[in-house]
Amino acid sequence: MTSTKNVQNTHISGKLRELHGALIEIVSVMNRPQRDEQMVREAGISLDRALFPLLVTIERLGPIGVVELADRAGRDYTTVSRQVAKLESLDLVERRGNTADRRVREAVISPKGKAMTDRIDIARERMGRAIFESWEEHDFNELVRLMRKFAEDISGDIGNGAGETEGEGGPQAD
Amino acid sequence: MTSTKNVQNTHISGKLRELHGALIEIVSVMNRPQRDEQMVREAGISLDRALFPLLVTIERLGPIGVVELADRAGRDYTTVSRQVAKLESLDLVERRGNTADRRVREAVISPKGKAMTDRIDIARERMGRAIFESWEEHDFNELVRLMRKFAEDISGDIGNGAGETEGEGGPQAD
DNA sequence: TCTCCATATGTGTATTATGCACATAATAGG
DNA sequence: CCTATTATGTGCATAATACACATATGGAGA
Repeated sequence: MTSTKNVQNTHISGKLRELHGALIEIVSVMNRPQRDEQMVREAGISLDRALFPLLVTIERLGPIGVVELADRAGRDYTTVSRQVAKLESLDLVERRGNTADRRVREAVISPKGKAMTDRIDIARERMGRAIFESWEEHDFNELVRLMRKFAEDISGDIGNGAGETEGEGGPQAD
Repeated sequence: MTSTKNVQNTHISGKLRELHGALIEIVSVMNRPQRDEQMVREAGISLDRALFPLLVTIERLGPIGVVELADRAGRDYTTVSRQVAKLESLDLVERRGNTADRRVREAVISPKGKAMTDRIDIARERMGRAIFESWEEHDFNELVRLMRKFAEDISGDIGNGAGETEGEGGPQAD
């Protein structure tokens, strides 16, 4: 706050509303009937709607415990506990005790689960490329940089006191 | 696409993955126990988890029909139909026939509902200001601009063919 | 106008998902 | 060692969700 031109007084309200609107739109798209999921389903592997996001998160952030996973998902951990158990029974994730803290039974992606998320990754990248095809490289790089910065700041501020933003579709956004 | 430096060959994959990670993080935060909701709850008005996002969307985009709402929420429209009915019974939204197309019974925010979303808006703006307080104005403006552009492009590409991205928490992101 | 089909909405019903109350095991501090 | 806290899990009641149907309207064309 000591620097030159910080965001302070201006007509931030309007900009914030725009930003919120954009976020709603983005989350909305992420909540759509999910071609990713559909694709996986067509591949013969049916995966429940609720399990899907968890699998992706486990692949991304695993090994990860039930509590942290639940926190991220915005669901009660008992719920997530069952879902992770289901993923385990489907051989999509594996569970193992954490040697440092033996209370936690971390979830890690399994080979079978990885194969599935790999498919999704491919589909996602395909979409990403299609979307940014017409973008100038500078804008693209800036979007990534600022989005990361935003994500960082927004998650760092947790527990501070302010409220949250609303997405829209509900807990999904797989 | 005729311009100088477009996003094409480079190491986009990595950047896309970063972007996806940031999105997951953001959605994750939006899925959190929701202080907004909690705040509303503390204000004496309890609102079901699933109803909350719909109310916000109706306020933002209303008048809006059940089908479009369901599409955005990523839920079956029969589900949304019931939820909108519930919102109506709570006097948070009003419904009215569309004169042009009498099949649709649009949902609009009611005074009572607006009062509620106003509270949320205030909380959200408070958080937004806190987060961007330390941002340089230029970065903030760019984030808004690029995020909007991204939202526009991503929603415009729907139905094209590519898959979607995954958020994380599941359908919520209220 | 009369069909035939697509679209918007709603209801019945069965299945899931979710969360609260409890319970267990392990860690942390005193 | 005793107590508080944290991570995980189970029983159970409730809410959410979706599929099968059903109704009403809109639209294109015979």
